[in-house]
Amino acid sequence: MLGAEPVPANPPVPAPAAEPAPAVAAETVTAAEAAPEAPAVRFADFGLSSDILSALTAQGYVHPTPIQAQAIPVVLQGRDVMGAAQTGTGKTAGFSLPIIQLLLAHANSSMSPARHPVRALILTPTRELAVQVAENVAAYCKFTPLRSCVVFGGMDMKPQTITLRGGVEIVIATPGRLLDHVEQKNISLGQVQMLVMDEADRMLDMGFLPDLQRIINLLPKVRQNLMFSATFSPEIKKLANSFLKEPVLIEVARSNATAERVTQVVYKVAEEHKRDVVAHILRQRELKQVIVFSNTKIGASRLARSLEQEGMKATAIHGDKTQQERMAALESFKKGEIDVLVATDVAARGLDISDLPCVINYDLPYNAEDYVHRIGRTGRAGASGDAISIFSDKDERLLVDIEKLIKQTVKRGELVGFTPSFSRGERGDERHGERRSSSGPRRPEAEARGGRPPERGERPDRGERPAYGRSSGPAPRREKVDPWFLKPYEPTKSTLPAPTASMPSSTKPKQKVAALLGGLRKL
DNA sequence: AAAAAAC
Repeated sequence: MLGAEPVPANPPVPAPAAEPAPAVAAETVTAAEAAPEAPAVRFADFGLSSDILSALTAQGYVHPTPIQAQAIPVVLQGRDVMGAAQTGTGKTAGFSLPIIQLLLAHANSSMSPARHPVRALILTPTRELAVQVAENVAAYCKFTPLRSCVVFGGMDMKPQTITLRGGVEIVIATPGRLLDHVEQKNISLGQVQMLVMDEADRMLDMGFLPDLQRIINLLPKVRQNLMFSATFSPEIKKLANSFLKEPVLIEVARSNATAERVTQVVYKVAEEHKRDVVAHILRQRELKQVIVFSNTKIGASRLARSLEQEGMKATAIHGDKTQQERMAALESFKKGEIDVLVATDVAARGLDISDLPCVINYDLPYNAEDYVHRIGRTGRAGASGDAISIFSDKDERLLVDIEKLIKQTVKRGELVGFTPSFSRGERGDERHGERRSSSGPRRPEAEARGGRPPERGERPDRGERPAYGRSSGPAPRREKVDPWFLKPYEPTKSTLPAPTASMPSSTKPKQKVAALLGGLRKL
């Protein structure tokens, strides 16, 4: 689409005053939106069908979120949209409500043998997100004659095949499985009028570009495209440029920003103590409904297992689990049967687990943007939240990257009786030993062992703690102590620097939008 | 350096 000229969003209706604007939002919204007297918009104002409104009423929704207030009228006009919004902003309803409305308003354009040809296609990067979007869409379609279904990998093809062959207007899918169904002629995409690419940045990260390209080649040339992304990388701009036609840009809150009400703290801990530190924090704060993020699948499984061994209700979710296990884990976490969900970044984005009081990073993410996504699981919908991260020496640089990205310094929690610079490297062993015996707290259990590290299965103190995880071969030289001398965690909200304070003007949201527009024009 | 996604 050469010459695509994006148009800045100019919402016909002011943003609802009910949603308190974050401190920095004044930078991103127009004067009209920021006006304190702006009347609250209602879903009923959009001219949506009564069947849709009934579904919204049934769910207790009256007022749209800012992104819904902006996106719904624009999508109803049939425009392409480039949306910058993270999950938790009401994005899903923002695109699915007007899509449903358009499908209802326009009769089937074909004499397709299936009386219900696929007319709207929603693509998501992860299976769980697909399920979640599908649940929302189904709820909004409840009182309409429209049919929807979700297809994704890891599950038996058959039930999906039967549903697809029965005819559905709206399909929510992960790309790989969708193409599988296309090849097996279970679905035809020749009647698709609307395409949604949800979490487009994530899809690119995951290498879905070729699949996206293949899918788009199967669609009619004339169609409406909606693309949502949390970030504005050059790749995303390129994607927007090639797939969108004169897109309206909708931006809600700034990307790369940490949630306003999230209190962040980091603890520096020796690598081998991280597991005990997590257990300690969980127990000390009697935390329930916490997601603990691990960088690796193995790490997530091990951590979940050792937390279980400590008597906590914990379970892991990651890509090596079967789809059934993944869904069961999520389900029991949402139902409250599980207190701690130990997850890889499969859960960092998209999952709508609302009102989490706390998120813990067992590892700092390698990708600084994932930090924002992870801690975005808490402090949502006006609630406050805590984001606790632990990291070791070797990950110091990751913290630097993160702080650079979020443009604030994260508060360092203090470890009492713990030498923060403790390292096992070089002459660290002797130095560490000396230092601890002279200035550190006494460790009766270690002394009783003659200083040797605890064996597997050995309970170092009063039998309350289990051993470290399985480790074969000679016992590694680890010093097991300090977590029990962690200073009790104290919330430190008031001492956190205001997010705006150090934000250079060059990265202010408005200019970022301008940069995007410029980038799009050029391409 | 790792995660996710089709079989």
